[in-house]
Amino acid sequence: MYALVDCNSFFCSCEKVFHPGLQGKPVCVLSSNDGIIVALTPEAKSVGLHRGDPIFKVKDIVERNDVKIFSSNMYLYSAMSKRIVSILRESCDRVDTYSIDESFLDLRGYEKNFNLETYMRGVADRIRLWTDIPVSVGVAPTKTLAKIGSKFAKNYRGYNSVCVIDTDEKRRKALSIFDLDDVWGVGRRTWEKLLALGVRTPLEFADKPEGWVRSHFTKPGFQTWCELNGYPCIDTEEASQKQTICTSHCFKDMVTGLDVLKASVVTFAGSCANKLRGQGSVALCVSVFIGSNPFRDDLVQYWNGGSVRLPVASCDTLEIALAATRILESIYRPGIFYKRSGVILSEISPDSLIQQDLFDPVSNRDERKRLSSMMDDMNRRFGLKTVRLAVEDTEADHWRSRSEYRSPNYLTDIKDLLVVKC
DNA sequence: TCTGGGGTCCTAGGACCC
DNA sequence: TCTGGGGTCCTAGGACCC
Repeated sequence: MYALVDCNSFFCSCEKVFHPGLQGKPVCVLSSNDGIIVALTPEAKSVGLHRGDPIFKVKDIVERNDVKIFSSNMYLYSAMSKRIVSILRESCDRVDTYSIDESFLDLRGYEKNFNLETYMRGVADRIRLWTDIPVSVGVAPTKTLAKIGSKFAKNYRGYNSVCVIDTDEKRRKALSIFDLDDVWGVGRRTWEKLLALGVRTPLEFADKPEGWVRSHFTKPGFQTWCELNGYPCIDTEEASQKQTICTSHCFKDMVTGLDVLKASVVTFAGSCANKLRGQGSVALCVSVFIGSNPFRDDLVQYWNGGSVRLPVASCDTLEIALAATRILESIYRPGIFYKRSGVILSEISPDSLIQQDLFDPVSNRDERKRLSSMMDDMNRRFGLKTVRLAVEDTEADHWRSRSEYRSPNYLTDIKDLLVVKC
């Protein structure tokens, strides 16, 4: 059996931990640049807000219902996520963190000594007590069914946070009333296709014969069908390192000058290099893209990108930033109102497996590597961007993201520790 | 005025090899 | 009349996830 532990409205719940007056109130967390709603509480849903709504379009709903708005603060959320995962690791030997707010627990063997429902309710209670984050748990023979269970646990109070699907009767009942397009692995396209084929519920899909499934779907669809029938086949083993690393943002205001774009691209390159070092990797390929605002059809549209291969795979901020700058210079077109830029690193491999180049133009790689890791240390100790590249500092800051409602970094910055007055 | 930011896996088709 | 039979690698695009 697998358990899926899913944090309820995770980003909103994190904010509510530090703003206790918000219990039972509508709360939304916005995307970067304060663009759209990316997380919202059930109370916010009930006043007519949806995930994906541009916030400027729903301003009147927000004001009328006194909805509390937050800019997203990923440092806060990932710090909270780590605390929850560490509690899970104390409860189970095999924990697979699937996303910032979801983990799978492999419970094989636990049924011998524990009642799984009671056991997982204990885990959920502990997370609530120690972090104040509410979670929903689904327990089932496959991960897809466990996900379905967790949705039931979230939506029906009677489950008391834990829904177990451990008999065929419960499985068929769950599949008969669950929304087809909420099934893990069924996106909009597959949903439309299933409807066109006359399939309306997950149960109808699960009951189709294998030959029918194979003739209409390829591997992903077939796997979902197996999982719905109780045969586990989806592997979510965490990759030890990412295959691509990307940092990109919309700008607060439109940007035209090359020097301002350069500041953004160098900053993003530095962020990518930092993520790269964080997972002990090096990258061979650097890509940069820039684009105008696609929603402004009154302006000239332009989107372009380019890539280069480094002579030797690297995680050096200076080298990656320089490569990114060169690419930017080659794709930049004057007279365009730019709205976003981004840097992507790919062809990533472990730091220990660098293929040397006899004609490497950089002669002091070891020193450069020490320089980068020293920058990381200083920034970790004294705060983000204590040490940075001079190109990142422009007088104009309109390339930065808007973030007007951001909470302090309560969990990661000593200056932002919560003060309680009694 | 204002519309996110990351990722993964799979497949088909092309180009190439013998 | 009949025009082989295996492979590999790469890429773009699609679909999905959070």
